[in-house]
Amino acid sequence: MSKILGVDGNSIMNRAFYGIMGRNIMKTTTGIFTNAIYGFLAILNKTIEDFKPDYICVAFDLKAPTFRHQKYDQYKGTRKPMPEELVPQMSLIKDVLKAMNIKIIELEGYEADDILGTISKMAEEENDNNEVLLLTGDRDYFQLVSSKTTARIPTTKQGNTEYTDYTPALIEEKFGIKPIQFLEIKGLMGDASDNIPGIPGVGEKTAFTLIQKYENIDNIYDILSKNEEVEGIKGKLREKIEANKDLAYLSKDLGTIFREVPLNLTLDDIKVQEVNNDELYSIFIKLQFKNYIEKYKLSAPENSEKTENEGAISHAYKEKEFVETSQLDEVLKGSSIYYYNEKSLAVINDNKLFYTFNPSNELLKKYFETDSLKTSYDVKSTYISLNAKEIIPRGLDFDIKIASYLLNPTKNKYSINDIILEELGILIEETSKKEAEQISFLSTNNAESTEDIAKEKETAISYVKYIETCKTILEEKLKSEEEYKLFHEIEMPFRLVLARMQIAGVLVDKEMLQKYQKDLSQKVTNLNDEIMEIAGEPFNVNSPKQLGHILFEVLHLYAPKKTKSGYSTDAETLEKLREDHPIIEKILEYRTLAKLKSTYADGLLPLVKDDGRIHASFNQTVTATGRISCSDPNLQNIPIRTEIGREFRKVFVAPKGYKFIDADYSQIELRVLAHISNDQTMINGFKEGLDVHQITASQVFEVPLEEVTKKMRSEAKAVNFGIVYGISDFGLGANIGISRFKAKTYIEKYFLKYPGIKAFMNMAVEECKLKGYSKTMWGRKRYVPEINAKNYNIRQGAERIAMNTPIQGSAADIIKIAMVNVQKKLDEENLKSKIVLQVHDELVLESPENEVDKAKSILVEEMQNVAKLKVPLVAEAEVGDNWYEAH
DNA sequence: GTCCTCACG
DNA sequence: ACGTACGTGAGGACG
Repeated sequence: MSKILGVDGNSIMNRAFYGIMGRNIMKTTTGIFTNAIYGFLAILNKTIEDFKPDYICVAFDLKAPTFRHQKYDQYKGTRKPMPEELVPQMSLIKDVLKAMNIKIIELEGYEADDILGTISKMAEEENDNNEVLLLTGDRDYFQLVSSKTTARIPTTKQGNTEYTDYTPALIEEKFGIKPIQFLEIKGLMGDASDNIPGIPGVGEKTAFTLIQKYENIDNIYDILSKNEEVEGIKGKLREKIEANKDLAYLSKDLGTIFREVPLNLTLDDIKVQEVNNDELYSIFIKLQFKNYIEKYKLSAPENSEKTENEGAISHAYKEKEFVETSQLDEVLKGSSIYYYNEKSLAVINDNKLFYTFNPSNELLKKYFETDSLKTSYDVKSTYISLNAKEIIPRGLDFDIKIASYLLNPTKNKYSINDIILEELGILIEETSKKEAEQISFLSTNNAESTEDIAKEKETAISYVKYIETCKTILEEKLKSEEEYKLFHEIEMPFRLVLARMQIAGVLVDKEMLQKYQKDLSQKVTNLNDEIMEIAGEPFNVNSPKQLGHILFEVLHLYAPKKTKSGYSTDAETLEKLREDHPIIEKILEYRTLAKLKSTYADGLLPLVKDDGRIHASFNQTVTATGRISCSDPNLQNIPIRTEIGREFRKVFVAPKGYKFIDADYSQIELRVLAHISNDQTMINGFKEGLDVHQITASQVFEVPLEEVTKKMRSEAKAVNFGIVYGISDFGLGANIGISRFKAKTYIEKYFLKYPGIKAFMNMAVEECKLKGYSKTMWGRKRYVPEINAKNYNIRQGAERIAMNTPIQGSAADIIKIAMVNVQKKLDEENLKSKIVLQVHDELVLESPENEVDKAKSILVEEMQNVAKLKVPLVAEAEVGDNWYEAH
């Protein structure tokens, strides 16, 4: 028994092209489009992994003058041409397949489906136990499905590829007909994409109904000829069917896959073989498919020089010669590039190169404690690790990680190797985990062999050289994108503010936290017992699947909403069921407390370090809009909205003799919106210090200001939020629980009141469509390729992004500038106050009691004076012993 | 690894 | 006919 995999190359390339195209237009740094190739390989690999074929081939269409349906060419003639980004990828995928030693079959005059039809027939006849899998995006293949042949169709769902294997049983279940009957369907309804006419007036519905009832076209005409009255075929429909008999048979014929292609091969010719390492490596290098090199465990060809390989694809990188020196002094003047880790310091400056293994503290001091300008990768790490050695580096001027992020903030990784690949086209293989462990083991034992030292030196030197070239390129790009000022004056200084925040950390009352943990643990256990009791059987409340089963199948509650994989059990859904069953309230309470326990008690405790403080990571290269993010732990989502959760803020404390000063911006995003939209009504509202939500409510609900109720104000607040998010009637409706139609009238009235905002929204979208990116007030860019997507939903999503990014991003710019200025002022005044937390529109200082007044006014002043906008920027500060009190 | 849920601005 | 608010990170379940 053998397994045979046949792939429709054209069809899968098309699928892959559109699948990945919607999200990101993927290409190499040298400008080769690769999205379809990448996607094709992902689909192929997955299929090979779970089908494990013994034989494999990929068929491609090859039109020719002697097309088999030549006389009907008119019907095939008007297919859409291939998109221009896809054309060159077709020949590249063939190169990849050749390097993988996968047989490519193409034959003049035949399409891929004919070839695979022939292969499957061949395989079916060769051995009764053969299994054939045809991988395609095309439903035409259903006619080939049999007990031995399955058609696999990949579909994209929320960016993930899923596969459906069409067996005869599944086809019967889904369509109510046998696979071969798809030919009869073709005869009746034709196929618009292939220009097969079918009977005019007969569509999908009619065709399936008739074939389910009468099995085939022959029967239909037979019955029509014998009967006056035929069920399901009456009036106009009967006339059309009777008048187009020839067309029906022609269409069926046109739709039939030809399974007698003279291929001149046997199964042996398509036997699975090992890939050709050297060829595949070199083409993956060309395509910059780092992932696949790792996945296939390819290695650089032995006989070819590494540099030669790199040279072939590297357009930007020219290896420079440096004179090595053992004197640090020789690289100290002027600007330099460094590469630093615990074991190495490599510095280049002009044509000089300095390297030292295990740099001493004196040496590090000598290099880093000068004002000479320095470039590297991830200077925040440098700052933090040197700080542990009581060295305060200066002149950290250019960070290629930040530069790369600014140029494209939507990537999810900014590793040094990724940047080098992107900017220089040079692929550096990651050190495997084992190797990394080995290295760290060696370094802790301080017993490096000379080979290890030599290797370490070589690595550091090549990195420092790469960093230099990357810097030149990135600096140029930042300037031409008009982002250099933002980079140099905001992001780089901000980087060090973050480093210092992270070093400072925030003090936690560990005992109080442990007490919360214990209390919560007790309450969660009790609630769990009560829930089991009510349910009458044990289950895991944390499992949405099990919970759904209990609520909706055992207790038969009405299930208002579903997710992809079952019943929805989120708080919103449960809230609606609160009245229906006493278990609901318990579950909601359980959820709240279990969340607090797991995320905030259990989660935070192990991250309290020996100094009693949590030193979370504040990340500068994560968000698409320019905000920072926070992790390990995330201190930007500590509860506040409910009292029980808010209690947690009491564990974040100022040390004895210190206070927290907490300042937050009032309505920063709406103020930014007022400014950039130049909407006079909103500007005046803010200038006069009015309540914007109240004004909005008065307008939307058409009542005088003084008659605005609490509910009106809160709904109007939701509208204001919605506006910032890039409003849709559906979204607003869902949020405040009204119909989308009602929501629509709210929005219309809103825009009537604030015409400038409406104009801004339109402009934001138009400009993004035109330029391909959204921009903040300080020139931060976010590319939004989906803005021109054909898919309605993807495009709509992109439009919301285009509306939201300038607002959220400009607000992010503002607080970043504020933090840089606050830090600068604190330093200038020699204050001991430290910034310890940032939560998007909120800053927390830890301040010695005798500095509080001074620090507080610095904080508020610097926050408010970031920029002169058309509306005032307002920040309000409070002082307290812990975060709960201060905010 | 992905989904669901939920915490924040 | 379709399926939607913008931006994050973390924990637990499940395959």
